[in-house]
Amino acid sequence: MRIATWNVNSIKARLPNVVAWLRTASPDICLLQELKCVDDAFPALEIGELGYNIATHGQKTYNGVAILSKTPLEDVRRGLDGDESDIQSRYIEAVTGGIRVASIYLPNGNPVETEKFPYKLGFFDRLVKHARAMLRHEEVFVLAGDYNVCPTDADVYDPIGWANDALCRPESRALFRTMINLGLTDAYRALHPNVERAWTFWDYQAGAWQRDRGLRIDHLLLSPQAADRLQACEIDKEPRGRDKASDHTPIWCELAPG
DNA sequence: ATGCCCGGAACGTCCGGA
Repeated sequence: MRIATWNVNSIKARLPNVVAWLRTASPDICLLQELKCVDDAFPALEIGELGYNIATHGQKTYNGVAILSKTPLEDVRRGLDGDESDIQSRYIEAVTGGIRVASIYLPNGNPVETEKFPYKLGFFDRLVKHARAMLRHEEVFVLAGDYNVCPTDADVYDPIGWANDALCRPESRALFRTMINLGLTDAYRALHPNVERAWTFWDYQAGAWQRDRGLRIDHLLLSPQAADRLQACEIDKEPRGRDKASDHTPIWCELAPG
């Protein structure tokens, strides 16, 4: 069972690249972020033709998340509890193939001196509470997506320059560590503890891709029951080098059959 | 020190991204 996550930075602008990657990589489950479209505008025919069932939680222009799966989707839930005023589409969850999966687009949080940073921390806090509740069921689950957090200095090309950025601030890292301390496994780091320069994002600006100036901000967090089955986790850099690339590239994990 | 590059909305130029 291969589970991928990819921030596509507009599903409409990225459709040819996404279809090409799904054809070759063929993940069983693919979690998408930053659709930038309403649910009715999602290219369900094109993605459905590849054999995927689809659940989306979109909105106009910004945000938007989706779950694609080769097995049927059940118990689909949209949004996180705990803030009725939050209308941004950043969370969708479903059960498929015996696994509960979530596609998450955590807020960026910059600039840190604005209300954007407390919004990020508040959203993350709601995610922590949700994860804590999920863990009580002792299920196989995967909380994956664009966390907009570099968990440690090893996950940033320039830790000093980024020290005060919302992606690297101690408050952001503390909440990521809380997820780990709850018992969740960072799939990539668990299997590659010492790999350096393992990025999932390269900015469009200043030749970041060509100079390999990246960040590791897209993560697959596994419940203990999922981590028991973890066999592999890799970043696929190929889509980032294509024409009309997203600034993020896919990361996937392989779980042994249940 | 600031912007660089993108996508969306919209048609000039700004917002959001990370």
